[in-house]
Amino acid sequence: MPRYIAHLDMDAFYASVELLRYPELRGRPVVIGGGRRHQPEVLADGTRRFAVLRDYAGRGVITTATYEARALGVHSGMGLMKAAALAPDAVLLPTDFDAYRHYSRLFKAAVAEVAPVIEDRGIDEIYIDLTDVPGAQEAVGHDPMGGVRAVALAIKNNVKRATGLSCSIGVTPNKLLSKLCSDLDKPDGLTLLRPGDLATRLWPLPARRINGIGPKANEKLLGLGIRTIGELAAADPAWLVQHFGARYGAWLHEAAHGRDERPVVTYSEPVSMSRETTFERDLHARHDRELLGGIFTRLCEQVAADLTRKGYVGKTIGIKLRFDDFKTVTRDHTLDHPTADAQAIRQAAGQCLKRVDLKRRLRLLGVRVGSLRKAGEAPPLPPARTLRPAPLAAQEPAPAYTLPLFEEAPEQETGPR
DNA sequence: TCTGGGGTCCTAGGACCC
DNA sequence: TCTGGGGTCCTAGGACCC
Repeated sequence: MPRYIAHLDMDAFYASVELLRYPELRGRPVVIGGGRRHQPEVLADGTRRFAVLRDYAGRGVITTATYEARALGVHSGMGLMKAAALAPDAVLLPTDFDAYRHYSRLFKAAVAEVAPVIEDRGIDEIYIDLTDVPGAQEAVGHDPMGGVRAVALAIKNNVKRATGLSCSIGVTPNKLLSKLCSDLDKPDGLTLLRPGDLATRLWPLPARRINGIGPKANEKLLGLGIRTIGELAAADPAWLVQHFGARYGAWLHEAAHGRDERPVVTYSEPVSMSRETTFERDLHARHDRELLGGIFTRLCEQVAADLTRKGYVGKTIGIKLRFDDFKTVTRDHTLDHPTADAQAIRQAAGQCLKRVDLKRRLRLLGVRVGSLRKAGEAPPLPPARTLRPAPLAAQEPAPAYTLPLFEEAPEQETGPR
């Protein structure tokens, strides 16, 4: 029995949710992103006044743009200041994750009514295994995929009915191809692909369209004279391995030939939780010590709250810093026992911070807790050996520029003398 | 007008154990 | 004392994705 895997992608999801509540914006270029300060203003006559890109100043990026805005050359990930140069009259709305999460739950529930085997891929997309959905394996007339097409249409209709939103679906034998296909006919698309259609439909596309080939790999491929999926498919696998390493090289070859056996995974445990923030202006460890200390503490409290709310503890505490030159460093430290306690996290993260050279100004600070396990669950069985001392931390030269950082207060010996 | 925030996975070296 | 192979854990960085 052939596998039928669907990839469903909501069309311009955040922007489309916003259009549900601001229908007067339909047809206009709209961009979602940035901070808080551009809420629409309700005027005396009940109409709304929206912020436009030209008035924006700050470090935000676009998270989603309507198709009208995309036509002007803006796209997600683009800095808002740059977008403003291209589309100064586009409407700018702040992100409202609570609203998007609400509609995310609605559309996923609507899909589940038709096909329950769903893999979550974030707020606006999912994979669905249609293989065992009743009717999916039946031909309709001369169309061997008529049954699965009907199932996919039922899913699209159910999503539309439940949310008022459109989505695009690709249906193929695997996740890799379905992800590619859901993008071919956006918005409101439905693309089915049989294995035999690979060469004609997909090989002409840029290799960059494959999920897993990012900017770096693509640049390297271009440098090697490979632009399309077809050209990648024709490349000698041994040659790919030479240039990209055993694992990635072999995967590139498989991907270009449309081969992918990954199952649809309906549940997975989280690996880490983190909070980070980019400052409105770059901050200096010394000059902005108090401000940074406050932000640092707040990030620790937020991660701790996230862990607690979701019922996890973790024992690897890490920090992330991004400097004004955009260089990013991380430090982490593994505790003996997992925790979700803000003070314990703050303490360990503070130790990590002391191992970083803080000459340069910072633009971002983040706190992460990894090696998660469910709170209240027994730790994994310790090896049957005996106690062993904690491994020595790899020795690191102390930073040239050491600190009285942004500790709340330097640890003082407070005891009696 | 430079470049958000939340994730996952991979690689690679060193420590340590058997 | 030397050599060494396999495995796990820890840490840092980076690619990639939504």
